[in-house]
Amino acid sequence: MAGTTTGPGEAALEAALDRAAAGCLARGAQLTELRRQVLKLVLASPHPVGAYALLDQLRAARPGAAPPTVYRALDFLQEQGLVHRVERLNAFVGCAGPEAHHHCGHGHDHPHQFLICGSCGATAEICDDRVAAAVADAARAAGFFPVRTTVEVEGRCAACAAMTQAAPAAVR
Amino acid sequence: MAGTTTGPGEAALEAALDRAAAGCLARGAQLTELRRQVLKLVLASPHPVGAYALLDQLRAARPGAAPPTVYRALDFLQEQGLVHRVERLNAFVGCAGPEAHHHCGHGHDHPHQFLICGSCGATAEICDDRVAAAVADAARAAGFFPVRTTVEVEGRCAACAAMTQAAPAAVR
DNA sequence: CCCCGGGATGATATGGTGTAACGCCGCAGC
DNA sequence: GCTGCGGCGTTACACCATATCATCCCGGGG
Repeated sequence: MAGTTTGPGEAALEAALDRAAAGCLARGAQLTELRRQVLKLVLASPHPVGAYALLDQLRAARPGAAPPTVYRALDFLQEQGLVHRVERLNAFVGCAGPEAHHHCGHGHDHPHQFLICGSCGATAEICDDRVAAAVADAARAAGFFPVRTTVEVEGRCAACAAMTQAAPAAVR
Repeated sequence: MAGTTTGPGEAALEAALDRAAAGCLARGAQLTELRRQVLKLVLASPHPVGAYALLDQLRAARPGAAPPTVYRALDFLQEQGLVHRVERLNAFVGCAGPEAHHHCGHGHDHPHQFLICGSCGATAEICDDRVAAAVADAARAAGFFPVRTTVEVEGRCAACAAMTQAAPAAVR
């Protein structure tokens, strides 16, 4: 990788935004300039990002931006499956690859799970059908009709776990 | 059930509180009067209840109560496995039956899942080992070391689903 | 007896998160 | 042109959570 660790390169980012815009159009929605700006900020962040952090960054381009500005954009992007909300963090992440999930046979409202490293804050999205099926089965067994499922696992990512082994004294 | 729909009867409530107090003592902790009052309010609520709603009720008994009062009590109760936090709602529920879960072989930090009815707000806790196992497996397969897992399913409870069928016009 | 340490609580202040409500503007369709 | 609608600006507010310092109580040691 030639870029930094702060996110994808500018070119890849714009390409992803163009793909997202095309996907929105295909669903009869429009990725306006504002929504595109917010999505770009979310995708550029290596970690989940809070709404007010987005707001601060957004004000560079739009001095008049206020909370509803960013929340409305985020609502739209969530409906389009372009970003997800991480409930445990009150924060938002770009969807790893909605198109890829379409290839797996899922719609834009695809099931997903988050792995949140409590040490470094990295958050990974996975898409495990066994988990989704187990949750849906358990819900239905209780007479419940599931609509949307949140699965968030807090723990240690491989890198942080390795560091913990190398210097256990720093953690205990 | 002979009681109302607003929660368990007073006698059953006090019995549960006594059991909780005994459990705390066994773990070397103390269910003080304040904590007992907060736990009673949580258990008496048929739905997840926000911290500030608890605070309002608590002020009937403790006029000087402030946010930290109730949050500290809630932190303690969560550590003891007597209440859970529902992330999607920023609210708290009493644990269905920590003792029952102990019988199932789980500690007081037992895995659990929530079924949240988006129509009536009812929230049920289930404890499905297949779900917990599937999530843990998926996380480990990604090189992740899980510590705590949140599973929350939003949908329709059986009662609300039946009502929706009976009067679909009211929903569309 | 006094002091001291720790846990629990009281009290104040502040920061972070999310939404309601109203109005304006631009555009498509009649 | 009027109207309806979606997107956005703007103000104000409600709700959620924590930091910080002070106080009280109680049991142990000197």
